[in-house]
Amino acid sequence: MRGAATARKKRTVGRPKPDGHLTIPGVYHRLFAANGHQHWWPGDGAFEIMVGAVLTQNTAWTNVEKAIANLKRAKALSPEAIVKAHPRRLAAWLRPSGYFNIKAKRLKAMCRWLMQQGGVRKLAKLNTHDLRHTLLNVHGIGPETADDILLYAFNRPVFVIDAYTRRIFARLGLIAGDEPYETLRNRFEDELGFSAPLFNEYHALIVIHGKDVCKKRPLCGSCCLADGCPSTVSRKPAGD
DNA sequence: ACCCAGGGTCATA
DNA sequence: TATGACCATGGG
Repeated sequence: MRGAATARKKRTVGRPKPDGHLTIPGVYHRLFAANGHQHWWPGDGAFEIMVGAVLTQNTAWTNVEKAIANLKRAKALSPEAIVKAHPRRLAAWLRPSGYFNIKAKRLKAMCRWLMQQGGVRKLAKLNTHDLRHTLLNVHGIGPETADDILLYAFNRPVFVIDAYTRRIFARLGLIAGDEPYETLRNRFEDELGFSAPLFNEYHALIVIHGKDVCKKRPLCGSCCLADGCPSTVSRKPAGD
């Protein structure tokens, strides 16, 4: 009895602190209360999640879905099929997800690596540190993509830092926003406590909130964090 | 017509 | 180590 049951209500269930500031755990509770379970990652099985993680790099998920549908229709959603596919042909399937030439190379590199390593089952035996290290050595897999894969395909307690995380928490005044990736990852993991189910849910909530509310141009009027956010813009009818 | 999207690599300085 | 160019489609 160490995991999930305990992780629920223990910590500073983080309302805004006396000074009106939110905390990293506090933001989670707000976002969860406002949005509920997100049941992530969209997609079936470890391999499809890994493919999605590469294809969604700097790309809207709706475009990724189309590319994955193309791969499925062509019966090409497997490491073997992708390794064997003609680069030109693979790129054509990936076209809707953008950067198709680059992503064709990256998917091939990932699938070659996957097969060399003996597949997902074999990789799942590695500890998180070693698995992360070997993932980062694959062409086209950087810190965020590696952590997406670790968290959502391998169920490891690794917190994913993405552009939404930086934007939201910078606006909240909880981070500067331009810290190195590892600095932010370590901070979130330390303040939240290592829990894969929590990290899974939290990152999903951050994405929804970043996409729908805390956009480039934020909709503070409908934000569940507005009362604790120093960047909140009050919509004023006239000038000011 | 423009801006944006769930990054990463590579070339410079 | 840090910044910039580049990759490319589809939706608002």
